Amino acid sequence: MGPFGMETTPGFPDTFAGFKSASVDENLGHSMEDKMSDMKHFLMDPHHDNTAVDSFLGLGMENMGLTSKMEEFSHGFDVSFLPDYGGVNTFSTQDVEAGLKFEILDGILDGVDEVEDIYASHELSSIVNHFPPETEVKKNELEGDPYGLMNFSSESYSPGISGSIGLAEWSKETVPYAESQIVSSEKVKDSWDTNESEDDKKPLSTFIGSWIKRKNRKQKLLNTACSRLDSSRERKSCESYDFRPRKGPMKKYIHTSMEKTFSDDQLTLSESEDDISVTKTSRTKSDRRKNQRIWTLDEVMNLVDGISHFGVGKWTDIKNHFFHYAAHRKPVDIRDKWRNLLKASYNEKHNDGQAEEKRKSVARSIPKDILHRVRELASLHPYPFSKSPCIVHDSSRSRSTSKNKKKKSG
DNA sequence: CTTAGGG
DNA sequence: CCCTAAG
Repeated sequence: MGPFGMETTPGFPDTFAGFKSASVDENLGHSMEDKMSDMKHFLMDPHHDNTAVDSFLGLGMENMGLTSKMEEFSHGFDVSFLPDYGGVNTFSTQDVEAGLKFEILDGILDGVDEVEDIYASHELSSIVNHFPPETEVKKNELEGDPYGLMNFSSESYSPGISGSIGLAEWSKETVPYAESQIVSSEKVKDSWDTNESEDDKKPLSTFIGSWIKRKNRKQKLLNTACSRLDSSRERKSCESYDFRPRKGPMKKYIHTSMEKTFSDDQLTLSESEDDISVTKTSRTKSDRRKNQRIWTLDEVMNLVDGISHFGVGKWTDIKNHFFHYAAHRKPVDIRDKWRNLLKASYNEKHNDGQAEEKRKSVARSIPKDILHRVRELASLHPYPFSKSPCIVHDSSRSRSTSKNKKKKSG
């Protein structure tokens, strides 16, 4: 028995299962375990309909096959709960489904960012070869693709998904064959750099390349969907829908620690020091923008609610009570968002009557009523801000001027 | 560990 | 978003 008893799952290829166990053993104890449990809860939750689950499973398995080193998604994915969702009823607004799919897709795309990691492991080829033939594929459609690896997306698995995201483009741009008997990392990397020219010989890389190219556009769609999903969600039912796979904190900022260790100990060579620091800065710089999700309107509203409930500064409380469904929003992020909101409200106040819809404005896409609430809260709770343009110094307004000076009542 | 402040 | 210093 493996860690998750997956070998017993009928139709699950041995190679795949073996690979899975190995990977799990390596990475056990990773911080994404809570996310996984969240995911399971989500999937088993009767609130969500089969279509979403189905498509998710399809995408998830595909993803696992392709990205062997993808920590989070490939981690403890337990297929054994698959038949358990029978008899669920639906809460399936299309928004939810779409949102879910967007999340999944985006996660996959994120994982694909680590292209080198993907190809670093040679398990890829074997996985491709042993991919479950049980996969629902209409064989007559996919003559060139015996396992339906490249083509499974729209028709076979989830009819709804092609319309919303354009996953059907996969089949358009991809590959005659998933055969890829042996995909050596060098070959793939080579074609990765030149990935426009020879799409005949290196199908997989081309496939993934085009995939990544669309990532940005899909990110937008994702955010839209999430926003709508949030809006349609009940405030009470804060089930975790956020299982978007992300890079764990595992191999983060190795350079930083290395720099400290080495520069202190030995390595008085200026050369290496310079090299390291350069590496570090560029690395972090590129990482900055990488995992950043724009705040949805609903999140902003949650934030405002949370602040009006707990007050400014209780970021952890706000996170736990208003953002416990969002694994990615750390208390610091919430505070940062509040900081930005203050700036936004400040800007809006200065603009006043003129040029409200400035595209440059920080307050763009944030409704006025939200900003109004922000301003009220800002005046209600003092925020330690050295430059603090946010504190209202307007006495022409009738009341609440005395309040904002000190909130200390006891 | 949490928050504030700066990048 | 990330990192660091300070309570």
